[in-house]
Amino acid sequence: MLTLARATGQGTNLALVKRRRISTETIARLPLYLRCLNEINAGQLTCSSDELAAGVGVNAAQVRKDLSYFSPPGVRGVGYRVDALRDLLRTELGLTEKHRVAIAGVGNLGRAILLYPGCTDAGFDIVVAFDTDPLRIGATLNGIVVDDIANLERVVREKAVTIGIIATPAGAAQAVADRFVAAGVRSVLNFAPSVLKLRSDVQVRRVDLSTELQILSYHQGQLG
Amino acid sequence: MLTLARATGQGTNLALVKRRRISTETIARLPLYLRCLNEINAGQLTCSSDELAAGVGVNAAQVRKDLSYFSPPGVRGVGYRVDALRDLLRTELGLTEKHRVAIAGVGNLGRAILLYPGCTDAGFDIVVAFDTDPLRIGATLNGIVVDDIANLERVVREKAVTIGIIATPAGAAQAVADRFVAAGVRSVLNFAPSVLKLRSDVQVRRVDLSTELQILSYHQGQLG
DNA sequence: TAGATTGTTAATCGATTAACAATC
DNA sequence: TAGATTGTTAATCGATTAACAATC
Repeated sequence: MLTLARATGQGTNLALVKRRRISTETIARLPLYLRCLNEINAGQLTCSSDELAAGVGVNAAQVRKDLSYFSPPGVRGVGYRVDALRDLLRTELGLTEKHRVAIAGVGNLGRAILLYPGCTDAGFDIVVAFDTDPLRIGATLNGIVVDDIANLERVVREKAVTIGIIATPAGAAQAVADRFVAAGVRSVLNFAPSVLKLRSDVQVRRVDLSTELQILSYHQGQLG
Repeated sequence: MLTLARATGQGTNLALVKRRRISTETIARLPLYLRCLNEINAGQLTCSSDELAAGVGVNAAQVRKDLSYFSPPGVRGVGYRVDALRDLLRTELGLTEKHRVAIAGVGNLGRAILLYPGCTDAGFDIVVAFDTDPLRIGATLNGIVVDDIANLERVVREKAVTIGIIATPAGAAQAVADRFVAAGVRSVLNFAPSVLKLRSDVQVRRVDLSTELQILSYHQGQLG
């Protein structure tokens, strides 16, 4: 699955024809294209790369290039069929599958994530929440009973969790991440202000409020 | 301030010697280097680019290149002086100034941000919160009285807000952003799931939970 | 057919990394 | 001096964009 397969030119090797590594930049734009498509009026059957580009804030050539990796339902002179492209992106993004999500840490941020509609919306099921605080363990949040983090490995395995969200203090983040990975999780979303070191086959995304503020702070200093 | 100045070779034009545009990628790593430095034991006086690279998960050459834009306190054969480099990064990031922050939307996410210690920690003062909901207006959160968003322009001006955080539903985000900008805000942190279109002199950072989950979903599909 | 717009190649641009002289 | 490590140049790599043939 990780190898780069190319057309053999013999025409028989169809299953192998399409396997190239697509950049994270491209992948990160797909949800934005999808969102843009979802905002299009039901009566509009096609949309152009120009329209998608405007909606997402990128170049139209970028849109066509990004979509070209996925044999998109584009018609020259016409545009992309909205429905078909939406379905394609959903499929490619794996949104036709349910994802079972665990969240570690139910402080203010963890609770906000747990209650965030965007999660449950698109096929992401938060199936368990963990904390260390005896005052929080056993509480019910959004239908989830907060479990003792001591049970992490067992529960993550039992519930077949595929995505782990880390909303612990920075000091605990690495250890919790390691435990997620040991329990089989291969996708981690890290809200703690720390850079996680994990195996290269584990996908980590970082969402870091204080870093974002500091970047804005830099640009404040560059104004006028 | 936006022009590219170069050394004249005459030696007199010192004020203009150092002005180049530094990439957002580089700027975005500075807070990580700073955090890494803050975690270093007080007894350790210097640190190498290797050590910073390991802490931040990048190449050591990258670290040296990034820091080289700021005349860092590095000594060949020795490393960077920890204290001096920390001070330098704080200064360059503008963290020696106070930033006055407004937040629009005090739903679950807005409240979590308001209560997030990382904000207040590093010189970011949340000075006002806005909402449309009469049930929320007037409530006190973390010492801030929630104001009616109808007053946004006036209050943002009065309190000299420099950074606006958007934690509204997606449908309101663009309008609120436009109002922030009209009131003089030039840095916006957008937590709503939408791509804002703003003047090019306004710096926008997007933090988008559902997009992040979808990116992880894609990579789940690529696993073995 | 003329006009529109994709798909794709090639050019450009910019970021990362390797390499190494400078120098502590 | 020998060893270490920065600062910086040049090489590499990869992403974005322009251009245009294909084609509806």
